[in-house]
Amino acid sequence: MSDSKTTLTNAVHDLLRRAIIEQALKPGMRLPEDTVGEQFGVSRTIVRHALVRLENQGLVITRRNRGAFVAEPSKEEAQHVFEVRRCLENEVIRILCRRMPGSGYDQLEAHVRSEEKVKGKDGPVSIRLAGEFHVLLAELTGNDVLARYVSEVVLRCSLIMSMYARNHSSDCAVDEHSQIIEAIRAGDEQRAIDIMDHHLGAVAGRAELSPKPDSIQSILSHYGKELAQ
Amino acid sequence: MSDSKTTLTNAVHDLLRRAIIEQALKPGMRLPEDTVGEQFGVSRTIVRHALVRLENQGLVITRRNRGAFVAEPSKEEAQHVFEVRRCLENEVIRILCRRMPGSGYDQLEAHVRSEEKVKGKDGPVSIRLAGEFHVLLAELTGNDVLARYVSEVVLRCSLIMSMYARNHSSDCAVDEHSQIIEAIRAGDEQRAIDIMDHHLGAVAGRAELSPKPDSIQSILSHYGKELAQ
DNA sequence: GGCAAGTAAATTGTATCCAATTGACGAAAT
DNA sequence: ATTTCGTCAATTGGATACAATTTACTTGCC
Repeated sequence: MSDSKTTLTNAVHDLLRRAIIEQALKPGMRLPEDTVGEQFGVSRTIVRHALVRLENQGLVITRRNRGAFVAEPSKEEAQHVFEVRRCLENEVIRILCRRMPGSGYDQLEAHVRSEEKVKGKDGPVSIRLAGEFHVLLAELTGNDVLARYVSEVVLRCSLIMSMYARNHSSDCAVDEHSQIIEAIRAGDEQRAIDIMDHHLGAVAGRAELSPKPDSIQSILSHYGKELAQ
Repeated sequence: MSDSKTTLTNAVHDLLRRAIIEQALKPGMRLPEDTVGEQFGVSRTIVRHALVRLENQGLVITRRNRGAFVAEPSKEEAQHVFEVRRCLENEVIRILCRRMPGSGYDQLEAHVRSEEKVKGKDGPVSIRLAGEFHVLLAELTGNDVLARYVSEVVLRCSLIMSMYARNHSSDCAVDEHSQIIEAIRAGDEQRAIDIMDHHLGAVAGRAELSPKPDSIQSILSHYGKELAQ
C-alpha cells in the first residue's frame, strides 16, 4: 500500500501497526523506543518517527516523558470512532453505487474468496482481512482522502474490537460482505447502506474482554524477521 | 487546542500550520529543515517531527531526499477533500440538530460576532476565523474523532482556496454561518444541511490563481517571535 | 511498621554528527 | 549546438551523544 517510500521509518511503522492490529501487541502495552529499536535493529530515531505517526492515527498514545503505549480506547472514544466510520462508509457506498470502476467487482469478489479461505479460524489473518475488505471498498471510490480516513477508522475499530469483543467472529462478516457487494451491484443504495449499518452495528454491540499482557521482545522477534533485507 | 502538551515540536507544528493557512507560506514553497529550525531557534529534529505531522495532515509533501514543500493540491485532490468535508459536516449538522450542548449557541454567536468584526478585510485573520467556525461546530458534537477529521479537511480546504480562489470573500460566508446556526436552532436538519452544502459548494466552485513565491526567512521571522519564551 | 524524603536508574526530549542521495552546473565529445 | 557524463554542493536519512524529567527504590525518621 504505502511501500513506495521504502524508508526504514515506514517499515517499522507498518510492522508495529500490523502487530497492534493482529493483537500481538495488546492495548496498554508499553513500547519503549530503544527496546523496539533494538529488536528491529534500527535506532531510536526511526522508532520515534513511527510512533509519532501511529499516535496521529490513534493507535498509540504517548505520555510526556513516559513513553508510548498501545492505545486503550475508552468506550466513549469507541463510540466516536464507530460514528465516524458509519458516516464515512455510507459515503463510500453512495459513491460506489453511482460509479464502480471496471475491475471493482472482480477485486471485491477475489477478496471475499480469500476471506472464506480462512473462515472459521479467528486468527490474526482473518481479523486483518475483514478490515481490508472495507479499505478496498473505500479505495475503489478513487477518492484517496476518503480511503485514507476509512483506513484509519477501520484500523482503530480493529483495535477496539480486540478490547471489547469476545471474538471477531468473522463468519457472519464474510456473508455480509457478499451481501454488500450484491446490493451495490444491484444499485440498491439504501439496501447496501442498511446492510453496512447492520454490519457495523452488529460489530459494535459486544461485551467486554480483559486484556492479558505479554513480553514485548518475544512478540516483536517474530515481526522483526521481515526487516532483515 | 493542543497546547496541553507544550513540547517544542507542537509549537513549531502550530506555527508552521498557521503560516501555511494564512498564506504566508504559499503552495509549492520549500521548507528546508535547516532554514526553518534556524529561524525558530530549534534543531532539525524538532522541525522534522513537525513536518512529518504536517505531511500526515496533507498540508505539506516530502520528496525523498529532496525535502518538504507546502502542498499543492491538484484539482482532483481538492475535489476529494471537498467531498469528504461535505460528508463529515453533514454528519456534524445531524448530530447538533439532535443534541446541542448548553453553551453551544452562545459560543457560536460569539464566534460569528468576532467574524463580523473583521468583515470586509480579506486578510489572514478572516481566513482563519472562517475555518474555525466549522471546527467549533464539529467540537460541539462532543465527538473528538469527528472534530479532528473536520479540522483537518477544513485546514486543507483553506490551503486549496489559497490556490484556486480569487478571494476568500468571507462577506457572504459570515451571513451563511448565521443562517446555519438558526437552522440548527430551529431543528430544521434538512435546511441546515442545504445551507451548508450551498456554503461549501459555493466555496468550491471558483477559478484559479497564480501563486507568487517569496523569501522564507522574512516570512518566518514574524512567526518566530512567538516562540521566544 | 508505615510514611516521607532523597537518590539512583530508566526513559524520553533534544541536539549534533556522519553517510547517502539527489539536483545542478559545467566540461567534453559527437 | 546538443547531449552526455562527471563532479560538487545542498539537503535529507539515520545514528549517536547529551540533557531533562519521571519513576522507583532505598534509607531514615516518626
